[in-house]
Amino acid sequence: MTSDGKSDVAVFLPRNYLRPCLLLLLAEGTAHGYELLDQTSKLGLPNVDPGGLYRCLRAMDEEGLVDSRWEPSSIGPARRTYALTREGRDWLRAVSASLAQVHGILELFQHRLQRLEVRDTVI
Amino acid sequence: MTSDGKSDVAVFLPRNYLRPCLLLLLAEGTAHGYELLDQTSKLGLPNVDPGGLYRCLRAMDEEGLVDSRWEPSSIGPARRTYALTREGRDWLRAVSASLAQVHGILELFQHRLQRLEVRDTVI
DNA sequence: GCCGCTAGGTGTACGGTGCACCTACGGGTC
DNA sequence: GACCCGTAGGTGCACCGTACACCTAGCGGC
Repeated sequence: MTSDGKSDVAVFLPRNYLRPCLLLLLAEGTAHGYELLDQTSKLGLPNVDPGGLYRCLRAMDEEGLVDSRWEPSSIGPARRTYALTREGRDWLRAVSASLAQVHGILELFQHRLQRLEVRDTVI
Repeated sequence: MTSDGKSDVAVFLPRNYLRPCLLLLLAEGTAHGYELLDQTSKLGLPNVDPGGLYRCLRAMDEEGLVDSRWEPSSIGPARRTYALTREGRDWLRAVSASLAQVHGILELFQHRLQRLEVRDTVI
């Protein structure tokens, strides 16, 4: 929650969520960093930090989860396009299982809270 | 994911998740720290760090989200029991809304991934 | 006296995150 | 040419949550 009273989703997003998001987007198709920066917002990640995104991509490259190659562009500077590796795909599947568990944990949280609200309004 | 290949839920738990969990548990009833340490595991938080838990409780105390008072114990050292304040209850409700959004975001993630898996197995 | 359980706490290092800032290419405008 | 804007990638750094180690103290039992 921010000072202006708006509840802020970003505060409670999963830790390290950028990584799985990028892998998912790359699983849907190869892309370069600047492009991914756009697409992450459609996955629920508001205003992703470019620095963090590029760092994340490079880390995954070094770990072999993605492949990268430079490609020239006629309308601007060269871009580095990333593609998911087999290892990255395996990693994504494993992570998906963890995220599913987190999903369940959040469900439990809401359930427990809702049970309280009902009790409080009934009494 | 850990080195032994086990997918690790804790890595992808929401950021700052301890706070909402403690508030929820205190909404269900007053408790002291050592007791909360036990109950958090039933909310999906595996092996919570005692140090972090006590620090979190104290921070929420200073922010007025919880009240605390020392109570002597006949079977051991004195304990500090915590109770949710009205402000804490409001905060919990606001946070719940954010967590619900995160829940939805995770659902979208699984949906997008599943659509990929289907496409890949069909082709 | 010593151990184990209960209960609360400190110190500290690591890593993810956010913010500011920088380089470089191409195109349009003055 | 000088300038700005959009595209594209990147570094530096400070903050803070988290994890791990470690400490104090009360009580009961051997």
